[in-house]
Amino acid sequence: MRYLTTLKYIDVVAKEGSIRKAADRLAITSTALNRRILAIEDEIGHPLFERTPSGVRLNTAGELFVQHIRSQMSDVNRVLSQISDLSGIRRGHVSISSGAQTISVFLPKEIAEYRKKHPGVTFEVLRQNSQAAAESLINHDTDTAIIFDSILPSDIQIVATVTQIVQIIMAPDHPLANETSLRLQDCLAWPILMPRENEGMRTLLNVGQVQKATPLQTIIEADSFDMMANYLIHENALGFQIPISMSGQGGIYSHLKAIPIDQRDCPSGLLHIAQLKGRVLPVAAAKFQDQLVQRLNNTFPEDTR
Amino acid sequence: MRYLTTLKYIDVVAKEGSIRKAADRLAITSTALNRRILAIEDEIGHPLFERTPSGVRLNTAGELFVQHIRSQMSDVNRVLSQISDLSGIRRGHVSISSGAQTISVFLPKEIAEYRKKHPGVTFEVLRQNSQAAAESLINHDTDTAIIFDSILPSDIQIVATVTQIVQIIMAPDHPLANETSLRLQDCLAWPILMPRENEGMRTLLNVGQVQKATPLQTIIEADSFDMMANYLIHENALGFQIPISMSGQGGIYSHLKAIPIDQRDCPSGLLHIAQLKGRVLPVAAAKFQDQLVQRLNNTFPEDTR
DNA sequence: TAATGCGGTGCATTTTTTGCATCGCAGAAA
DNA sequence: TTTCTGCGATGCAAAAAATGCACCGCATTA
Repeated sequence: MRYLTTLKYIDVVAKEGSIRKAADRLAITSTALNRRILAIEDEIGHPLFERTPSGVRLNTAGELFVQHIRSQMSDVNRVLSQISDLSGIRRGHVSISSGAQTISVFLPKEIAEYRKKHPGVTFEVLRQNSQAAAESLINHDTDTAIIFDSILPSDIQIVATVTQIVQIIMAPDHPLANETSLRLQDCLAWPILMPRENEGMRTLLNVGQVQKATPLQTIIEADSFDMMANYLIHENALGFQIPISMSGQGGIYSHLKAIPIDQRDCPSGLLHIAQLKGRVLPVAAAKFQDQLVQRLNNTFPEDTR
Repeated sequence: MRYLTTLKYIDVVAKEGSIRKAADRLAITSTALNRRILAIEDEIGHPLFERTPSGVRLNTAGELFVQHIRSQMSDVNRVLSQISDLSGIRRGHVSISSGAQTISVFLPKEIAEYRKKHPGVTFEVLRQNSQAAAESLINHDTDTAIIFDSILPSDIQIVATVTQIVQIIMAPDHPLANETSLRLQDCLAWPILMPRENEGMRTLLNVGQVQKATPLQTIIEADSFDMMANYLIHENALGFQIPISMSGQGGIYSHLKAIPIDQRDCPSGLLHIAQLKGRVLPVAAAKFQDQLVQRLNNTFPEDTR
């Protein structure tokens, strides 16, 4: 869209923090870019950027304007793909923020299923913690987000929620493998693989650990659940996981045993589907989000709150 | 805003229904305009207009796109005036759709009060029936609307509502002027000034007239309440009015007597403040709307539903 | 103190937009 | 029927705008 170029340029400059760098990325000269910015600032009658010796930074007006730009650009995309729909071909692009819990098994399955119905739709998947996910939604970088157990800013709208109990996972020949429920005390004797601090599940586990003063022997902290799962094959350790992460047939998780933690030791968490409040999603994104919501509600129907 | 010119052009073409006429209005040649349109259609990859021998007409894609354009343009204005605010001067523009009931006395008072606080804000007031008002909101032609007793389309959001009883107005020396409540039967002997069909109040009056088979002698049908009020000075006739129309000190209404109609003969109506659903109003419009809502709720506190 | 990297500016060049003249086409009028 | 009018589209030259190059002044840094 030609008429959006200036806006696009401003957005890039804001992100790069420097006109020259932005010009480089946009494959034009810095002077051309500089002049476009001066021109639009002149038109608006108010500067958008603060000039510093090391580059430029958005001022308040700029923040407002860039926010507007982003929402406009994503709205244009929505309208364009809606127009494309009219020609019969369902095209589109869906951009998703996902936590580590769902990105590995759950999402690929859902995306594959969706693309079976609409092969013209492309996807972009970002693995982000909840904070980054919220930010991406606000910047219009992503359309929808899957976020585990986090308090979200008020401009994020929660579209659906299911509860997820925390389970302990282990090799199938592990001595604890035949229990139906485990308490944290039972785990003291075993090496522990612990999710990293900024993952939602860690917060849940901390509750139990702190309350009960249960000093688990954490041998690895990682932000990849797959890595931890794979490790369990090699050492008789214990890891943690929520049901949705294991819902696939095949893959590493089908070779592991999962046993719920007693509710007294670790509360269940909430898995949210979220989007930016007030935003009209592109058709493709909206439909995909619908599919996610339905799938969650069907797979984990216990939560009707 | 230079980068919006093409969009603006498309909007005008859509409204004029002809490239040449639009070009004329925009003070450019038809060929330049024509080429801009061809160019953007090419960029979108889909025509926006249907070419007819007598001009052009939006097709479905065009409808979508123009809708987007309008929302985009009004959002730009909102952001720009927000940016102006940063410089200290509160400027802005508020565009209002109003029914005939409120435009004459109520609105001028409110606007004057608002402008006392914010002299930089300009106003535009359109007198429209409820249908036209809803349309104006949808097209982003107006920011807020005051609508009396009408069912509104679902993309209009009602911000506030108060009830308004229908009153019979007459000269102060009219034989009925000392009653405290009137039934429609009491009016049979007198000439009647009746609001026109597409005014909300007429619907309310019809209820009573039809139900009770009360054949009022309508001598004048008009869509100007002021005209009817002024007429009452010259002939001993009866007219209708709602309280908000008479709330001013001074003016013709202070010389008239108003007596409520018995609720059995004519239900009370609802006066709504409304805006386009999902739209973020410019600061000035939002503040003015707030003022209207507060004023209504304070002046007619009975309605708390 | 020299060097680096930043945003801003004058000027020639390239690209885009505009206006003019004109075409082909389809209803309206004769 | 034919003529006429008004419509959108197009080729081409002129005007306007955007771009790239060389370079400035300035502040930070090595």
